[in-house]
Amino acid sequence: MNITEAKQKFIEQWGILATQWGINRTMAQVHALLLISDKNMSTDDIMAALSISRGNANMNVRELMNWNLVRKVIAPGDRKEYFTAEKDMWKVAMNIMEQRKKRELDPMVKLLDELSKVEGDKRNPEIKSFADSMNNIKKFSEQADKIMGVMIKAEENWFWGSFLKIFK
Amino acid sequence: MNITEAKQKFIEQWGILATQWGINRTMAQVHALLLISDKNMSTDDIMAALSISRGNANMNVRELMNWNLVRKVIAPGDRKEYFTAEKDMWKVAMNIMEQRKKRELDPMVKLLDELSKVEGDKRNPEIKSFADSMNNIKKFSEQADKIMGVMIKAEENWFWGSFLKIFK
DNA sequence: CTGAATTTTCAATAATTATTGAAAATTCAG
DNA sequence: CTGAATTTTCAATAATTATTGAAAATTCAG
Repeated sequence: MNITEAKQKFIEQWGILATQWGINRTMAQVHALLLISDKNMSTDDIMAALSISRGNANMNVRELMNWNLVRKVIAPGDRKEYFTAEKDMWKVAMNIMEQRKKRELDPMVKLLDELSKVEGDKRNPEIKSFADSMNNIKKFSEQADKIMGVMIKAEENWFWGSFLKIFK
Repeated sequence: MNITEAKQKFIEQWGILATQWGINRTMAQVHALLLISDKNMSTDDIMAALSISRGNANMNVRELMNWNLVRKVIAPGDRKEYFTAEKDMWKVAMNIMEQRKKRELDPMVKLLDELSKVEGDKRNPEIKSFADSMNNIKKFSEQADKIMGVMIKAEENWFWGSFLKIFK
């Protein structure tokens, strides 16, 4: 397999994997493309590399910037904007976690909070059981939230190292 | 808010959250329904509760069984099959992790393995850079894989407890 | 300022994914 | 075995999501 084939295969597979995680396939492909590219790329470069439209390229690049996975780079003396991806996979994973935590876990904890205050007599088994379920899920969510928070803050490698040491 | 409203709201929101994770909304709703249900439910019960067709109910219940999130229960003297969900959220999370690890992380590590053996002269910067990227991502994936493996095996509460203690 | 280069928006459309429901297959009480 | 009850399949269709590409908006060199 030569380098061009390998790159194509990686981009393709990264896209497929992404769809299983609820991420737009093209967005993942743009990400993959920038991940394995030495050079910063313009919207036109991305359009050409992935055979997608300008609107599509623009939209997905901006979405990747929202996730802090891609940065805009301006080349002096050039009107075009160029893009580059965060290459450190630990940071990539942490950024994704951080965004998902903010967008999904936080609202869920809020909802569970409300729902655990359901009206009605706690001696009614149905109500008791439901309130228990909510508390149960809430506790779990809060723990997950806490752990993600700690991991996100701990960006140093020593953390990753010690984490691995403990759990082999 | 009364108990019926609360249950409906929970099912609805759980479904919305799930779509962001690449999970079929109806599947998540069936899961939520069984999670907060005291009683075991038949396909007909699920159809009625969520206003979905028989085929849809059947398909999603079976998919949830593949994920080890739902079990079939047979009631003596009854032809119908009933279903019940795993209620322990720790186990729920571990089952989901285990399945995703098997279905997604494992194939990814395999792909990266192949791609890091890309042909060509390593003194060519493009090839060198690509091989480095692959190794980088592979190392990260293997670490993630290892950690998930350890977490899945450690089903006891002491683990969860000590995990929290270490990282506050 | 001007206007060409570039980016962004968004309605129309294409592609993908989920759902229905009837037919086929299976199960099991009698 | 039989046949009614139940589960499963799957082609047709509905619903959702992604993409296009041209028009509008923005940017900035001169």
